Amino acid sequence: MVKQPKPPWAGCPVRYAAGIFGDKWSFVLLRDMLLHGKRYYGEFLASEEGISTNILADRLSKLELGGMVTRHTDQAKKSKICYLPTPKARALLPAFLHMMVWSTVYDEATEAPASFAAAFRQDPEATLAWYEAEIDRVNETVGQARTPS
Amino acid sequence: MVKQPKPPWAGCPVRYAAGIFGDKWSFVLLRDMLLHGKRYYGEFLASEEGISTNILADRLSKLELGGMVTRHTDQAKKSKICYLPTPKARALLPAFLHMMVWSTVYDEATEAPASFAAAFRQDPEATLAWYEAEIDRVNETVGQARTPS
DNA sequence: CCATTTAACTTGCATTTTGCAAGTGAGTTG
DNA sequence: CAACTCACTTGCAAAATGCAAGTTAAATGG
Repeated sequence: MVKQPKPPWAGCPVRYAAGIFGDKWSFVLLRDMLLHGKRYYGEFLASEEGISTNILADRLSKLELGGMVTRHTDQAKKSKICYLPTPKARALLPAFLHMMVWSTVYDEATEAPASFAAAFRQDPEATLAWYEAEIDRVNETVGQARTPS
Repeated sequence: MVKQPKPPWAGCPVRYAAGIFGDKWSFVLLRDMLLHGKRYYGEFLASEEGISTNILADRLSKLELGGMVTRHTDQAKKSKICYLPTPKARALLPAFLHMMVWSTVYDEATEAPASFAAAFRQDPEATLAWYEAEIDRVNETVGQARTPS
């Protein structure tokens, strides 16, 4: 074994990151999970960007292979599948938040409220903690069987 | 004018970022410019990832359209074209550095020295300043006409 | 000078990926 | 138990990518 014919996109930190979420749909799915509290196939499908079903299935399985999500059958409704972000995915939050601040500066059509960038600049740790807590909150919501209505 | 048929990938901060550098080759080109001091077509082409010439030309023009690079003819050799990162591209450095630290944690085949993540964690501002200074240094090198040998 | 080389692309074409629409099949609900 | 929800899969046309081979303009060497 002298050399791998197709080396995985690893080694270089930027290349590794690009290999795992370096395409627009993976970006959007990570956003939906980390920032918008989405956990289900149907929720991802409903995002305004309009991902198609085959691409969604493909990206979810790639994110799973990359250790970014785990698949669970929903407790309350066993036909639903719950996608939970792993610690590895959550650890991307600081990079994402910096990237979002960057976008609010350079996208003249940004829809992000100015308060976001202001809050992050004033206290990045607190902003990060807020998003982390949100993720935990959502995870608990989907984790426990919901009371039947 | 009720609605744009093909709205640009703007508005949402994550979507905006994905629209500008949300593909693996743009990632790699930004790395080469911001972190490896590359400024010329031939240098980008020589990166170990092996980008092909048509894709390289395409991505460079998209990065230019996105305001990430400016094209200049080299002073010392007018057949060479120098691609300089704009302030907008440089402003991505904090996000990139966080992303790189993330990769060093989760890529078990990482080639980044442990000293990088250690230095960044101990003093992020100083690490950022070091990379900024490097970019300035390279820019000055290519900016001034080199003395003929 | 003028042939050769360097540098930055462009073009053509085969392969791969994407996007869209229409299934499918395992639960769940009334 | 029929209709429905949910999470996919399949087929196919269109777009993006990868590879090899030009092309053009400017240096360089003899």
